[in-house]
Parts: sequence; structure tokens; C-alpha cells
Amino acid sequence: MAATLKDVALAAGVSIKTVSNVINDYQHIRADTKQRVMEAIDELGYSPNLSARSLRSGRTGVIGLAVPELSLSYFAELADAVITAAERRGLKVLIEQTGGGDRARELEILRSPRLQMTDGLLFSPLGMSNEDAHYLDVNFPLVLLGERIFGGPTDHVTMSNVESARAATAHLISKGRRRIAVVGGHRGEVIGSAGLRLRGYQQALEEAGIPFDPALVGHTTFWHRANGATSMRELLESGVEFDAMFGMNDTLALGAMRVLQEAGRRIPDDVAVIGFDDLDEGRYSLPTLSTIDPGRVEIADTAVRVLQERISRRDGDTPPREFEARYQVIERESSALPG
Amino acid sequence: MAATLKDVALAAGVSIKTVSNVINDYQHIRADTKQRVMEAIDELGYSPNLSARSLRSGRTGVIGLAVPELSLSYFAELADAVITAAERRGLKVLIEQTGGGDRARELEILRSPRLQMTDGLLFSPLGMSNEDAHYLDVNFPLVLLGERIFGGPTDHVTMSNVESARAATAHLISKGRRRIAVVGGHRGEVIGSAGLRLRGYQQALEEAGIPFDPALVGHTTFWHRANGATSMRELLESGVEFDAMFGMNDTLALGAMRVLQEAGRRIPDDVAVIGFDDLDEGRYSLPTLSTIDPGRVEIADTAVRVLQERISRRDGDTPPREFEARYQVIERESSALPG
DNA sequence: CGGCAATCCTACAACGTTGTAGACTCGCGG
DNA sequence: CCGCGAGTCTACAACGTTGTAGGATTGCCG
Repeated sequence: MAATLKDVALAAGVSIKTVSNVINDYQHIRADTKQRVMEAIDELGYSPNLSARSLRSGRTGVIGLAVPELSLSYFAELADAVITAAERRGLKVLIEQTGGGDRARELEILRSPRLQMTDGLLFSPLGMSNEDAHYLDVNFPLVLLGERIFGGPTDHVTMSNVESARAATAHLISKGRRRIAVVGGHRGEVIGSAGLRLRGYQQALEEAGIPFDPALVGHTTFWHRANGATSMRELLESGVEFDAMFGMNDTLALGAMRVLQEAGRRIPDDVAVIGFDDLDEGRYSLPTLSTIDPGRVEIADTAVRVLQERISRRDGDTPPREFEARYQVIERESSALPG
Repeated sequence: MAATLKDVALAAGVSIKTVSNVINDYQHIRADTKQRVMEAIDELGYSPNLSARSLRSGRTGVIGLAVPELSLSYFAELADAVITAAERRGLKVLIEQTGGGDRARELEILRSPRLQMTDGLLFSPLGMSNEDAHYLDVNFPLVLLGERIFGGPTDHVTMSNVESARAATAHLISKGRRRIAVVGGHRGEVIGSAGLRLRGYQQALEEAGIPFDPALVGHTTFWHRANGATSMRELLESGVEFDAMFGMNDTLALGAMRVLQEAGRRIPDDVAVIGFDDLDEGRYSLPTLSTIDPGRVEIADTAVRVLQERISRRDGDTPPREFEARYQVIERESSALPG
């Protein structure tokens, strides 16, 4: 079986505590004993039992990341960034999938005892709404991601949804467009990605003195490619005129672009398009997709940092903080027109 | 902080072992004591400390999954399937990223302190090659995924690379195509996804009596969208003629399609295209992408099942087994021609 | 009614680690 | 020469759980 401190201690002729001290870089150890211990460790191929260590210390060195589905590119890229950020800080990441917006499963995650293998949780809900905020008041370190809940009882790392959506819309306006369709609206939503981004869209219109036309907003339940396609088909059938489109995320935009092209609309000539998320995919679509980089890497870094602070300080009393990542408009072919 | 067995035992007026027995569904417990214990558990909000449990039992209930990067859609979808399969079996998944084909990092994962808190590892290398097979001979349960190493010392779950690539090529041939370009070749590779799929391609040509023309094979180091684009650009510049293209994966195929369209080639009319992987993305590209479904879900299910068997049986002696998932040709618009 | 098995429960000892308290050496100043 | 602090090491007791062995209590059979 695997060697333990005891075995190493025996081999090196010291107490187990001394071995433990060597491993934990305790200051006052004679150079020669230290070396003897190191040799014994190498020889036996010892490595510490992390279950025992975390039983003793109360820490596992693992954080949980709960996202809807890794098949959704945005969450896959987020998970990538989180794992990378965590690794830099010596943490491992255990990933849970809550399903695409399944509120019940999301609540279950918050209750589940299984999370005990982790020191804290990065939680990105999709089905919960602001009324569920009190469920976030749990007794373990929790950092909230995403735009479903604001003003909750925990730290929160989010995008600048309103501002960046306004910038995206303003970008289309700066290209001379005035009839800007939207794909991905959620009826009646005020916060949540859809609500916030629609607000940004409206703000940009207002600033440009363009009246808001509800007929230009396509609604979808989910934000998959298929929904973007369907929504665009509906817009086209409705006969409403438009010379630009803002996709609430890249996946929607790509699905919608596909339908536009089938319908014979040229992009960007007939319809200028911008998405949201800066997925790798948009870099190689035809045409390449203009988009908003929502600062995914910054979000992941901040979230992991803040969670780690909460874990190590154990300060349940510091009031919850809110962080907004910096965004960036990325112009590609789908909106490249003489400004 | 959190309640322990001791607290519950005190509250219920029984010994801690009895509480433990209730939790573990031990047979011989009087109904009324059981109920008293349950009530105490509910009241105190007790949930078992998993570190202690796994120190005692030697199991953590967590498996590791090491993949190159989650940003690569294939691995994101694989991770999704693995997490889903693991959950069905009561296991959690800790994900480790090795970087896109970084052999040194892959080897390090195998050496790393028992991969921290996991009972076993699903390992999908990209940089290691068959000569590294002996590194897989580790003292923890390990199941190998992917096509980099065959005949190694561990269980191995893989795609039917040769057969399915042959089927993909045969599909193009059945559409009347005879000059079939390939994107994604690795020079000199015999096994590995590129080597195997190229072999399948050649077999299909041979069966159809079409001579193999090396000029039709585009080489790339990586399999990202950009590589597909670059490779296709090179093929076009080389002036070689072709009426079909087999992308060694969907990402390559999509990148290459993009370049073909820019160059004015119609798909599928001028060039019929098929990819490999059945990524969600290909369902919404323009045109939609024909592809091979390599049986990703089956691979994940099998891998998790086999790993769990190795973990629970602890039978280091059963000889390593090899599993091949069933594939399927999926015809979409990019190769839809009168057969 | 004695005895024996089945049932129900408990005390104790691990699992491998680290914090605490303290023992034993030095070297040095008083 | 003693005392003292710094340096080096050790013994012991936890962390929360479960396996083992065995002590009570019951039911049932002869």
C-alpha cells in the first residue's frame, strides 16, 4: 500500500512529527535530519494522504464549480478559465452540472452535502431568479456568478451587462444602422442576462434618439443555436424591417446568422450583426462575428481570488461585495462597414 | 461549526456508532431509535464529514478527468458526458487541464501526488505517444481515453477510428467524389487520431480503387479552427484539384469550410465536406456539417463504468481491456448530394 | 424454566495527519 | 557554575468516521 508518515519516520529513524515538519517546511530542523527524511520520502515514494490532512485541517484544497452544462460553449470556456485560475492558486476544481436552467437542481446543489469535499463553491445559476436569493445564504463560502441574482447575500462577480450591451448596440448605430433587431429576449425579465442586455440596448437607442420598437425583439426561452435560428425565422416571417441584429449571445447570433443567410440577406451589407461572449467559434464563422468580450478571464480570476479569501479568512461578517469585469467591443466582419 | 456524529448521538441519546449505523442503513435497528436518530439529524442539519469518511474507508467518491483543454469543444462535450455518467454512479468529477498536447504536463499528472483526493483517473493525453506507454503503469486505477497510445498497461476506451474514418470517406465516395482532400494530417504518424483516421481514409480509397494522392493531404500541428483554415488555404494555393474534403475533426472542417467559401467554392456542389466528432456546432453551421458521431456518450459511460470496476475490485491483475465505441455517419447538408 | 440464537446497541481502536506542550541539547552571559 | 533562551526533536491528543468485538436484551425452543 501507500507509505505513510509512520513508514517514513521508521525508515529515517525519527518521529512522525519530524517528518510532518519536514514536509511542512518547519523552520528548526537540522540539515542532516532533513536530508535523511527527504531520502526516506523519495525511497518510499511517500505522498501525504489528503483525506487525513483535510480531516485535520478542515480544508480540502478543492473548490466546486456549478454550471448549467459544459456543452454550452460559454460555460466550457468559463470552466477552462476557472480551472486555470484555481491552479495558479494551488486549488483543484470539482465540476457539477445543474442542467440547462433547472431551478430545482440548482437549489439542490446548494443544499447537497456532497459539496463537503470542497472548501467553497463558485455558483453560476441559470434557472434561479432574484426571489430565490435567500437560498444563497448558506453556511459555506459561496461566490455567485452570472446575472440571475443581484443584491444577494454573497459575493458576486458579474459582467457589465447593461453597459456592454449598450456599447454593442452603439457600435451598430455607429455603423449607420437604425433598425436593430434583437434575438434572445426573455419576456418580462428585468434582471438576468436578457433583461439587463435589453436595457443596455434600449439605453443606446435612447441616446441616439431612436425610438424603441418592441416588434424588433425576438424572444426565446433558451440561448442555444437552435433558438437563435427559430427566433430569426419568426422575425423574418413577421415582416418587420431591420438592418442590424444584436444577438444576446454568440450562439444565438450564429444560429440567427445562419437563417439570415439562407434567406438571402447579406452580412454585414443588408444586416450588420454583433453577438456577445467572444466565443472562439465566432472567430471562424462566415462571416467572422463581431462580439463583446465580457472579460471572462477577469471574471474567473476574480471569482477564484474572492472565494479563496472567504475560505481562508472565514469572515462571514464582511458584507457581500459586487465585482464587474471590464468588457470590450470586438469588431469583426459581421459588422465591418465604413463607420 | 457543523454538527458531527457526536452531536447527533448526544441529541438522540444513543452512541455515535448507532447514528453511524442509521446513516449506513444497518439492518438491526429498532424502528423507534431509528426515528429518534433521524429526527436529531434533521434538527441539527447533520451531514457526514466526507474527509473523515474517506480517511476511514480509503475512498473519496471522486474521480479525476484529465483532458487537454475544456475550450476545445470536443473535450467540453466529453467532460459533460463523463460528469453525467459519473453522477449516475454516485461519483463526482475533478477536472484537470493538461494544456493542448503538452507531453511534460501530461506525464506530471501521472506522477502527481495521487492526483489529489481521487480514487482513480480518466486520462486523455494528446502529447504523449506510444513510447510513453510505460508511464501509464501507475499504482492507482487508471483508464486511458483517446487514440494516442494503444496496447498500454491499462484499460482503454477508444473510438473506432479506422473504421469510422473509412466510413466517412466511403460516404463521400458514395456521393460520386473521387478527389478527396484531407485536413489535419500529422506527418509520419501511424497511431494517434490523425494516423488512424488517415489509414481509414486510405482503406476506403483502396476499396473503391482510387489511388492515394499525398498531395491531397493537408498537415497541421493542432486541430483548432485556425489550423483547418490555414491548411485549406495551403491546399488551395498548391493548386491541387479536389471535389470533396474529409476534416479529421469538426473544428478543422469548419475552419476549412470557411476558407473554401471565401474562395468561392460551393459546398456541397463543388466540394462535399464531412467532419468528425458530431459537435453541436456543426448542426448550425452554414451549411450544416456532415460528420461522424464517434459514440462520445458510450465512451464516457464505458470509461466511468470500467474505472469504477477497477476501483472497487482493486484487481490489479485482470489484464488490461480495450473498448471500442460504436460510430455513426451523420449526413447533413455539407455532403448532401444525389447519392 | 434454562439455554441459545437473533436482535439491538455500545466501547474502543483504528485511518493518517497536525497542533500543543514539553523534553533535551547547546552556547552564552551573568 | 548556573540559568536561560534558542534550536531541535518527541509524545500525545485530537479531527470525524467506521470496523470489530462484545455486552445487553429479547424471543423461542426444548
